Amino acid sequence: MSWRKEERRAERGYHHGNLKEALLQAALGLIAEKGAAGFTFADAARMAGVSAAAPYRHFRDRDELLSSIAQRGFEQFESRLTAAWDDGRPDTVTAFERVGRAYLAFAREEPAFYNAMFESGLPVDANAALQAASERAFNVIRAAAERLAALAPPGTPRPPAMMMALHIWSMAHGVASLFSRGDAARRKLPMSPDELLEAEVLIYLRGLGFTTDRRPPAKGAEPPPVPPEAPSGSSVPPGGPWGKPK
Amino acid sequence: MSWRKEERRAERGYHHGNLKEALLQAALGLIAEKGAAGFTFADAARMAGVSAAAPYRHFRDRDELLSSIAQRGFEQFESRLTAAWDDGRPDTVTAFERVGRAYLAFAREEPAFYNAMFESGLPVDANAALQAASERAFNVIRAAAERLAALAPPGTPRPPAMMMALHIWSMAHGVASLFSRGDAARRKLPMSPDELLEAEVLIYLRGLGFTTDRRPPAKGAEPPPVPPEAPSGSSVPPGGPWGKPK
DNA sequence: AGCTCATGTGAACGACCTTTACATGAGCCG
DNA sequence: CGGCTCATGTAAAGGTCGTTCACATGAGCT
Repeated sequence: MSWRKEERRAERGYHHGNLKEALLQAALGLIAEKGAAGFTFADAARMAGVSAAAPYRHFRDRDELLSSIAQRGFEQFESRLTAAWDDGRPDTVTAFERVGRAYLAFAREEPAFYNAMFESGLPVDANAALQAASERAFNVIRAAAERLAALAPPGTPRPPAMMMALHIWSMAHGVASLFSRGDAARRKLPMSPDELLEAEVLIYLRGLGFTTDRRPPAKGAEPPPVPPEAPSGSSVPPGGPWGKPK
Repeated sequence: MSWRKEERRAERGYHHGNLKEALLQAALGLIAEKGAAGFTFADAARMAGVSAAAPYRHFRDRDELLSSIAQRGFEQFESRLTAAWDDGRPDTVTAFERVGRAYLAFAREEPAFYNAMFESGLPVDANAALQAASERAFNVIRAAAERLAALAPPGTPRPPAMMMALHIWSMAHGVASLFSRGDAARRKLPMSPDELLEAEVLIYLRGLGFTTDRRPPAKGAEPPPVPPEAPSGSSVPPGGPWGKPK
């Protein structure tokens, strides 16, 4: 199966044609396998079928390749969070929790990106573009928090949206880092990371005075075009947000 | 200032006498400086004044040194959390929050340990002793959560202590990872990581039905030996747990 | 057809990790 | 005290990496 070097070269000619992209893909695979620490520039070059020096025509050094991947990761992250938020449809709380699940899903399904973004040890502010991409992703959470904060029950002081966003981010990140990745996922838990985060966010929102039970989907009925955002439910889901304690 | 090799050797003789400990200390310093990724076995050996092969008499390989440090870190972590918890004195909620602050303080003040424990990428379950030490540290949080859960207000379903512990752990870990370490700490925040976590935990506890304002310390009065644990305060601190929104 | 410049090669350097054969000397036993 | 032994150190060597440099190739423009 494995081509010898000459055959491979013969097949693609002296110039690769798309080496930059090939290197990014190779690195992504290697990071997924062995983590950002175990990934080597030389391996990526081998996998793309070029010499060890070739990558330097496309990346200043190994770190720049890594941070390119992190940046791409933040872009995909932002796009998934945005899709999950779906501009707050069908209602703010439901959409908000969907964002939380999307956070965990990303950590689970894109371990290579997540690793490069959060666990590779590269400084966020090394690259301006990287930092900007990271901020755009956070802004999705922040915008969602703004909408949520605007729904704060009357009579209570309105929580600062920025603080809410940071809180939610820290919860999602904490759960993802501790329980939803690689070996850490092997810790035995009484519930899935998704359930854990969902309960955590629900309890938190209740602590802010939100009524967090969503109305059951009306069968066959379309959701109203502009759902009346006044919380409609009564109080607490039976058994609390964590389900029935046995 | 820097001894030449022969002089150093002359001073300490052929045998170092305490190399294992010296290597651990050297590694700790190097990790604090350059992160677990940037730390090298050879550097630690140099710093201890021995050849590059000497460390292999005390550690199977570089990873074993790293995991020794992580293990030591978990032990110190446990001891600091235990001290902060102080068996729930003067009252459970106060002590609980002190544990949260201790978590952040550890991340801030012992970056080398924290790095080895949580950011070095070494699998937690590689080493049985390491895993055990990690679990002992978590058990401090868990025990505190048990006590807290026992105080759940009557009439509401009692939250599972294990879940509470996991929630608090994820919050502390999320805040520490995102905002309280190295470059990440440079993200501009509307409040300090400590305040952020404290508000987060308070809101969470309120969401569970706890009354989280502590009584003001009676001036000059000793705290009662066994504080009556029935929540004594009335409701919400003025302005909510996050202080006055401006 | 010929030029140019982006892109790839091979060789080389120094640093690191790790293994192997050998050196040293501290502690014990007679 | 003399000698043995074994834990602990050293030097040397092999393999991998990251990185640089002089040089080769050929795609695309003139």
